Amino acid sequence: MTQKDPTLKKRANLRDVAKAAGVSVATVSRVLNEPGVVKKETLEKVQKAIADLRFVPSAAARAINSGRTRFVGALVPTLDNAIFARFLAALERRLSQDGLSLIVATTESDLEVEAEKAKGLVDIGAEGLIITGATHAAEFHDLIERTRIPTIVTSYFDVSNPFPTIGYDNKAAAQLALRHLIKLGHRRIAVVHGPVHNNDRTQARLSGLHELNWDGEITTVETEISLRGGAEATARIVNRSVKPDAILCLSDVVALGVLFGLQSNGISVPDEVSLMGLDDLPSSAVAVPSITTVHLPVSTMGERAAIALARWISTQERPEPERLEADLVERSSTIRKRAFDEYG
Amino acid sequence: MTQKDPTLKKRANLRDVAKAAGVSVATVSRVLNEPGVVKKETLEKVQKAIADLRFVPSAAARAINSGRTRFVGALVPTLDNAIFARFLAALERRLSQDGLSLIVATTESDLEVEAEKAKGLVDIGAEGLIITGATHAAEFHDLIERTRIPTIVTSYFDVSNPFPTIGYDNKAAAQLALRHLIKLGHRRIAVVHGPVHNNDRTQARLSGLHELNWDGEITTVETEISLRGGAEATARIVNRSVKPDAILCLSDVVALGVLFGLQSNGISVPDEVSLMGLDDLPSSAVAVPSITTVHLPVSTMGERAAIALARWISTQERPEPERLEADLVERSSTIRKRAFDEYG
DNA sequence: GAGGTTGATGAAACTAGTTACATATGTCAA
DNA sequence: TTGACATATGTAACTAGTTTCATCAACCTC
Repeated sequence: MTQKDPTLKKRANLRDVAKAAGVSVATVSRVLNEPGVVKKETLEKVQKAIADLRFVPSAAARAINSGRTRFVGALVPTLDNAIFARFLAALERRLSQDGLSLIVATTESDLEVEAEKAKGLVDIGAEGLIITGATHAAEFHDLIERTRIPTIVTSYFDVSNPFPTIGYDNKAAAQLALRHLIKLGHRRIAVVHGPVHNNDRTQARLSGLHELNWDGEITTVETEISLRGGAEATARIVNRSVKPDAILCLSDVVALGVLFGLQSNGISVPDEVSLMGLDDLPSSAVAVPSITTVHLPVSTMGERAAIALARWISTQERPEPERLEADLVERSSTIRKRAFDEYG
Repeated sequence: MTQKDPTLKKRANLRDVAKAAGVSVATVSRVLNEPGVVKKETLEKVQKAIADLRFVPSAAARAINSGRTRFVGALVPTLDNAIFARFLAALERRLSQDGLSLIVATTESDLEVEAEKAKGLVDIGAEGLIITGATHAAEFHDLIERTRIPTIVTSYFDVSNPFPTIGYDNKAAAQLALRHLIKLGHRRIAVVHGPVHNNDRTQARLSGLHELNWDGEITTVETEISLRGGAEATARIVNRSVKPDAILCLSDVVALGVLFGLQSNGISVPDEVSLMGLDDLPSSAVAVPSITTVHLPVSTMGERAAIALARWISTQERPEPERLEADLVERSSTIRKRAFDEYG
């Protein structure tokens, strides 16, 4: 006898409620989904049974019928950089307007990890994916190809990408920054950037700089994308025999780290060296001096990606890529390089 | 060219695969779950059918049988404060070790929003919840009571809470900070804190300060928890006729904002005023001067919360509360207040 | 009073998997 | 040669909902 232990009351289901209320399962289902069509007395009877049995409909059983799980996944390199946190915040905010929840998974910029986590998300029923950048593992492409799950690339704009991309042109953004420094008369520029390996955004930004074919001197320093990384990179730059006129950081976190690094070396920004970032984090506006940067519209990107993905899921129509403009934000960390005869 | 995918023939299911491979559904299920017991030829036949039909098992159908959806939800006030981003990163990392995904939802510190989003998470099948702080809406408590979903409170330690709490003692953390400033001889302290409304962590920190019954002078300034909020609070403090010896910020982001605010007012830290934070974000270690703070073990908290929740879900045994210690990190933004006769 | 319409409800089929149990075949020992 | 057992597979019941279709009573119309 599989006798039911009354203390081990396992979760009540729709049949239990129907029995308790003395109605059919169809009626209980109606009470849940279209209470308007149920007679008042019946409605109350059923609602009482639902309350008594503490009945909570099973999400899985609903999903099996509707074919909808109502959540999507986002794969970002890290949460530690505020740029992704801001993007995700906007993404989540907009998705919830369409009744979609967001599962966040971090990849640590590792393509294997990304493929693995994507598999996990699909396995648990994600209806769509938001990914970062254009480079992905073969297994990842396989997975998407097999499942045909709506997938949108962000932080990258490229019409020829197999996935719809919603993002900015990383090359152009970096060029915008460099052109500004050039316009200010700087000739020797140190570029501080994050790891190039597996990061096509950084790669695109760097190649954008080189494609300008500028005749000034560019030296590059690779470091971790973090405040500490910026501070460390500064040490390397400061120890050189030839000092740069300007330092261009391809991420704002790094720029702030460099600012701190320069300050602890007693080097004044912008008097002794101009400093520029790229991202436009809130910290850049508030820092002293405030940091000139290129604004990347990550909140807009989150919103647009959410809208596009939600629509893709509901209409089955693949969205068009969207290019978002990055623009220059001039602040106090950059000044015109004084010509030789302007000095004392 | 937003046109309908021509391959819209609805997804193949297990029955389709069984038919295509000429076997029963049970055999297909075995191929998926225990391929070892299936004869090699059959296995290959079925795998070919799976590949041909691009069959992907339905997560919902699996969930309905196993009763498991393999994801949990976390409700945090915001992603914009790195303290939560760091916590979530650790939480997600550890959960994925137990095969659990994490849905992140932000509440903007609004209890109604929290209750609503919690409902959404339960509706889509979350197996557990991680929440922030001890104060929640009545509907939220109702929901948890009805569903009996494993729920853990973080960022707060309190043995008498209806939910198991895994966190630090906010009162003690704030007291640790204040005691340090007192020990350094400061007598007039400005305390900058985030919104008190609906934020029991801030409330606890403030009441911790008052409960010390110190005979020095404490003035408080409420502001938004952000860099900008810190900068704004600074303006208010600087405009006072009586200047404080030290400024204690109950969040590190705010402390950095205050540092910037002081710098732009030409006030030197720590020479003219000592500055202290609470959280210990990476920025506090790298800032110039580096900011003295109280370290809150948020990564450990994420890990412990993940472990406890995963265990609760699998064993049905409610975990014990865990108190994590906060400790003082002395850096360069605080110095001993010089006695009157030390001057000049 | 027959026929039509509306409203409320129920029986059973349906979603897409897993799994308990039954069955068929093959191997080996008695 | 037969029973015992393992191996491989199939049948059908099961998970927990939604939905279609049928039923029946009440009311209205002609």
